[in-house]
Amino acid sequence: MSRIMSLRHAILGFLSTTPLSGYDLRKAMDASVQHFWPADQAQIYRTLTRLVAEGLVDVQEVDGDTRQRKLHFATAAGLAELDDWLRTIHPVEDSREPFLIKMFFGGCIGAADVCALLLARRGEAEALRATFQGIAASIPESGDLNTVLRRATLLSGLRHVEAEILWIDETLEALK
Amino acid sequence: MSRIMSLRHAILGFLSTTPLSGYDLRKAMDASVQHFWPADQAQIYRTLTRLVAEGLVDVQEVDGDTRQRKLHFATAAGLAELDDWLRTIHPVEDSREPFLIKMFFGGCIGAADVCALLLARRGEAEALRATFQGIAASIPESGDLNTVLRRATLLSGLRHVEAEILWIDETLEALK
DNA sequence: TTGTCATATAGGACTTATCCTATATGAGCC
DNA sequence: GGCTCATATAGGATAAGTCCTATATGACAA
Repeated sequence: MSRIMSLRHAILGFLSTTPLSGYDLRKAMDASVQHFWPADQAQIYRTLTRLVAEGLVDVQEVDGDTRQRKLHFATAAGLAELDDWLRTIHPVEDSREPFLIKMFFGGCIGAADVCALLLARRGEAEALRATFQGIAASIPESGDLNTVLRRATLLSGLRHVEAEILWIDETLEALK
Repeated sequence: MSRIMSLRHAILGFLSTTPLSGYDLRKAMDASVQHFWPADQAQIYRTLTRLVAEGLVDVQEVDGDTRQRKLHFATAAGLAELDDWLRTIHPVEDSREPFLIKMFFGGCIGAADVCALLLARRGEAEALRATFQGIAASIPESGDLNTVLRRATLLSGLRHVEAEILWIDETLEALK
């Protein structure tokens, strides 16, 4: 899919501030970037292994007080790679929207059934909007750069669901 | 990636009205659904082969007046599969946004460089908006169901780039 | 003590898609 | 006659991710 391999860089991003285990990483990602980069657990471990093989990440096996785990650190090369990737201006990647395929061929099932699809999607979008609004409300509107950026990534999701809801209503109107 | 295998159904959708060759299909997709489902040529042929193996599509080798080509038809089973898929309400699939990963870790490169990324993206988004506006202007606002739906898929793209531009401006403002 | 939950890691099989390459022919041009 | 372009099909290698499964331990409760 993505020629861009962002999981690598997301991992490097997390490891740039704190050493983490694969398990920690998964939790951290689920708690922060999940809405724009859902991460598969197996994929995290595989990518981590690969990053180590490439010398961008170092491992340190810790079997101290708790059970055995592998702490991962970004190396200097890893930090350089992250910095480089962050500064590079990549072209907008094209997205795949299965729902629009359905819309496009909606003529096969008729306007009424298309409206049903739109209404179902509207419900999901509203739920998502509420979730985003809730999280956004918990992040201060201004503050340090990281806070502003964290809030911005959330607002991106929010603005897009809002647009989606408006589009659904507009389309529903056009179908009447 | 997509557990949803929409290319199969996009192909069935096209074949539901006209028999097409792989080449025709590619052209048809590039001219219509490309902005929400860019199709790889090799992938079209592979999917076509598979659909034939599954009995959802029939082939007929034509080597008449022009060079040899393979015309593909949707079978009754294919049409049933399409109809079923179109009517099924699938949950909203989660999207991956590499750009938001960059935003999230923008603290590593500083506000000024983050703004540069945002401005570059804004330029691309504006170009895309102009493209969508141009195409949308060429489709009548009302008409038969297919026209309305065709326009709706385009407007979806338009509404989302519009939202993206607004979000970029909002974020640029927050970064000042 | 037995069971189950959270922690912790990872391999295997598979899917979808991308990129590159190979092949072949008809049409039009210079 | 040779050039390139559009038509037309398709394999090979590789990437990225998903789903399922296996393993093992510490903690806590019934």
